[in-house]
Amino acid sequence: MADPNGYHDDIGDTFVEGFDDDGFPGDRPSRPDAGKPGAGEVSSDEHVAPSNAAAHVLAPVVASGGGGIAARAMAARQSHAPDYLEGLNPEQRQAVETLNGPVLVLAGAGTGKTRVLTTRIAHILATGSAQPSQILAVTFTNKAAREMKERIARFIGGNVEGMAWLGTFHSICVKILRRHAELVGLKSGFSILDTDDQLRLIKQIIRAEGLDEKRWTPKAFASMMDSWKNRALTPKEIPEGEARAFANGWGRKLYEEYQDRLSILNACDFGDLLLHVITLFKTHPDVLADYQRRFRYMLVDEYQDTNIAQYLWLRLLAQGNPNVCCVGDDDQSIYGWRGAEVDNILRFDHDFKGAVVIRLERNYRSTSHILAAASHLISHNQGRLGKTLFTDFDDPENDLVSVASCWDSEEEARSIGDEIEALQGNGHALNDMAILVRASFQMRSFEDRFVTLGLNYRVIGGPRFYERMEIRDAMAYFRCVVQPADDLAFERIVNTPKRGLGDATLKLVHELARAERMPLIQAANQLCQTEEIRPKARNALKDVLASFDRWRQQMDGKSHTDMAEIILDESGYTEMWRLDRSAEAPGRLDNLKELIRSMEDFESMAGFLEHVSLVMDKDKAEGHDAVSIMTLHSAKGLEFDTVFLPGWEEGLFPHQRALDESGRAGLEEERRLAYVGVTRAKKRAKIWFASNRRIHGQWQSSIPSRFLDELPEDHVEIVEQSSNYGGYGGGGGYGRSGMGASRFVNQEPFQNSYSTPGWQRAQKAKAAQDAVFERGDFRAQGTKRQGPKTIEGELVAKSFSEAASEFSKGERVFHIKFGYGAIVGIEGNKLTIDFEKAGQKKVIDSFVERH
DNA sequence: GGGGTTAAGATTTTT
DNA sequence: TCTTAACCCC
Repeated sequence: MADPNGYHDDIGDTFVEGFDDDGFPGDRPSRPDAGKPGAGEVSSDEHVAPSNAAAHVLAPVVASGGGGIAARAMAARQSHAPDYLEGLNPEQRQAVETLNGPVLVLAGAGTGKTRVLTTRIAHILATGSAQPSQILAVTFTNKAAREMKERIARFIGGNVEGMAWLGTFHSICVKILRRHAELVGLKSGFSILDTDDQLRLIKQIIRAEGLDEKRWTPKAFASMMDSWKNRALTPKEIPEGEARAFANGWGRKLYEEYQDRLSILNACDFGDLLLHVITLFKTHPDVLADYQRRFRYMLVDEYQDTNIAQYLWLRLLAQGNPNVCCVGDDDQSIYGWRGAEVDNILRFDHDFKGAVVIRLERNYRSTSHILAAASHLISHNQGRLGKTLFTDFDDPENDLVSVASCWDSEEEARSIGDEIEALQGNGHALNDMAILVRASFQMRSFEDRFVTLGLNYRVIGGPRFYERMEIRDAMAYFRCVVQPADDLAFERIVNTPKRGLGDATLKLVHELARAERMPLIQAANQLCQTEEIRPKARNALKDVLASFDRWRQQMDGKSHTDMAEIILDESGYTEMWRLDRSAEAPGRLDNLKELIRSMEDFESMAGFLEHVSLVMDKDKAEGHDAVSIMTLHSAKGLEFDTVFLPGWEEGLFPHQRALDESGRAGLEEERRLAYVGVTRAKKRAKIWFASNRRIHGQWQSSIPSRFLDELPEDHVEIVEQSSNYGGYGGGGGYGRSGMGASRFVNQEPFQNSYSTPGWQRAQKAKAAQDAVFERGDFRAQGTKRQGPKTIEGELVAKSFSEAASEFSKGERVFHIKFGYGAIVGIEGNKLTIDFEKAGQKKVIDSFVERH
C-alpha cells in the first residue's frame, strides 16, 4: 500500500542546496566543525555515522533493544559522562546522543520522554553542536513548551532566552510570518482570529451567498475547511469531490471567499498560520533556505499528533538538514478527529531516509499490574509499531487493576467519592488522585456528589479563561483601539452594552464597508457624516467612534493597564455587569479584574493581544489539595497515584459516535484513549461501569465496555460492592461462555427488570418522597432517582439541622447558582428565597451569603 | 431593540 | 433533560 494519500512525496521540488553563509549573524556554533555534516543532504546513511567530533557523541550500534553492545559500551563510559547523562538508561542515552540524522524516539507511556527531549537539547548545547537560537523545538501545547523551557533552564542554569525557536507549531509560525508577511499577501501586523471570530465570519459569508444556514451550518463548513487546512490544501487544491460536498458545490467558492475576506481584514485563522508558512517556503526557496540553514537541530514532541500540514512543514525544513528528532508514541495518538495523522509516525523511517528508530520501553511510572493491563488492552489494536513496556517498579500494596459496577452515574459518583475519602483517611493526598472521564457531561455527577460531601475537587479543562464572554468582549474593545481594521471585534461590541445600535444601523455600515472594501470602523465614521442613519442611532455611533479615537490618543501617555481600565469603564462595559443581577455577574467582574492584572506581564496592549490569540489558556493557581476531574484527552501527559476511570460502557466508551463515524479506526482510537487512561495511574487504577446512564435526559440501560473484556484476567480484580443496588449482581456473571458474552454482563434474572419503565417509575415515585439535596437546591419534584437510602439518609439528616438559621426574613442574599434574591421563608436552616432571576427556590442557608 | 418562546442539538480540544 | 441560539411579536 504505497502512500494512499499521495502527500508524502509532493514537495520534492522545493529542495534547495548549496549555501555558505547562514544569513543570521551571530548564530554560528562555537565549534567550527559542528553542524556541518549532512547539511543539505537528505538521503544518505552518513547522518547516522558519528561524523561529529564532539566527545560525547556515540555511534548508535543498534537501532533498538540496545541492551547489548551499546548498553555495555555506554556503561563503560559512564565515568566520563557529563552529569546530565547520569541516570539515563541505555536507550534514553542513545536517544540523547544520536544527534545527527533523523531519529524517531518511540517513547511509551511513562518512559521518560520529556527527560530525553530536554536532555537532548542540553547535550546539543553542551557539546557546542549548535547555539540555542539554532535549535528548533516544537511542541503542541503552550504548557508543554513552558515546561520544556523550565526544564532546560534547570539544565543550563537559567538562561533560555536564546531558545527563540522553542514553542508550539503555531507560535513559531507566527514568528516566521511576521517577518515575511508581505510575501504571502499579509501585512506584518495581521491579527489572528479565534474559532469564535472565524465562525462569525463564515456565517456572514454563507448568508451573503444566500445559502440556507440551517441546512449548511457555519460549523459544518468550519470543520470542513479545517480538514482542508490540516492537509495544507489551498482553495485551488481541494479535491473536487469535497468541494462539491458542501452546499451543492459551493465549497470551493466559500473557501475562496473566506480567504479573500481574511486578507481584506489582514487576518488569518489558526490553520492559516501553518498554511501560509508552507506557501511561503514553497514559493520563496531563498527564505526556506535561510531557515534550513538556521535550524541545525530540530525536535518535535508528540509526533503522533502532527497533521499533514505540520508534517509538510517539518519536511520542508528537514530537506536542508536531516537532524530531525521526533518523539512520540503511536499508542497515544488520540487526536485523529482533529486531523492528527498517525501515519506520520508510522511512516517516519520511510519519510526520513536513514532514520534511526529508538524504542523507550522501560516504564518508570506504573506498577506491573497496571502496565500489564494497559499493554494487553492496547495489543488488541492493529497497525501499531509495537512496544513492550516493562518495569521493575512495584508498590508494596501492588493492587490489581479493579473493575467495579454500579447502578447508575450517581451511585458511581457515590462509591468513587467513598473510595476517595477512604484513601484520604489513609493519608493519601487528594492531589494524587484523578477521575478521568470520556465526555465532560460525566463530570456533573461527580461535582454534585463532591459538593455535598464537601470534598475538594478541581475541574481541569472546561471553559477557558479567554473564551469567557466577558473576556472576549473586553478584548474586542482593546482590539478596536489597537487594530482599527478589526471588523469582527467592532461588530462584537458596537452594541454591548446596549446603545440602540441594532441590525438596521449595522446593515448600513456593512453595505458601505463592502462596497468600498474598507473596514467597518472607517465606514461607520463616514456614515456618521451623513443623514443616512436615524439621529438617535447616529449619535450613539458617533459616541462610540469618538471614544475609540480618544482612547487611541490616550494610549501614548498612559500605561496599557490603566488604559484597559479606562476603556472598560468609559465604555460602560463594567457598569453593565455591575447592574446585572444574575449569579454570574460578580464572577465576570472578577474575571475582568483578573484580565487587567494579567496584562501587567506584557509591555504593551498589542503584545498582550498577540499573546492571548496564541495562548488561549491561562495558568491556574494550583492551590489547595483537591481531586482532579478531567477528560481522558486532557489527562495525556499527566500521572497520578490513583486514577478512577468511570463510565466504561458501550456507547460511551468506546463512544458510539467514534464507532459510527470512523469505524474500526474510531474504535482503535478509543482503545488508545483507554490505554492513555490506564497508564496515567502509578499505583491504583480503578475502573467503573454503570448499568444505567441518563443521556440527554433519557435513561438508558448500558452494557459494559468491550475494553473490560480486553483486560488480562490475571491483573484485574472484580470488586463487588456491598451497597450494590443492582448492576453487576455478584459472581454469577463471570465466565459466561458463548458468542459475544462478556464476563462483566450481569446474568441475574432480575437484572433486566431494573431497566423497565415500570421499575423506573417506581424509583421516581420513591424519589419524590425524599428531599433530595443537591448543590443547595432541593429538587424534591420527583425527577431524581434515589439510590441506597443509608447514604442519602445520613446526608439529609445532616442537612436539616435543628439549629435555627442566622438569616431573617426579607434579607437580601446571593446564591452561587441562582443569583440574588430575598428571603421569604425560613424553616430551620432551610430558606425559601425569591430569586430575581430564578424565581422561588428552597435552599440550605450555608449555600447563600448576605448581600 | 428587547423580551419571551420555541426548536435543535448535546464527544473528545489545541492553537 | 437542559442549554443555547434564533425568531417573532410588541
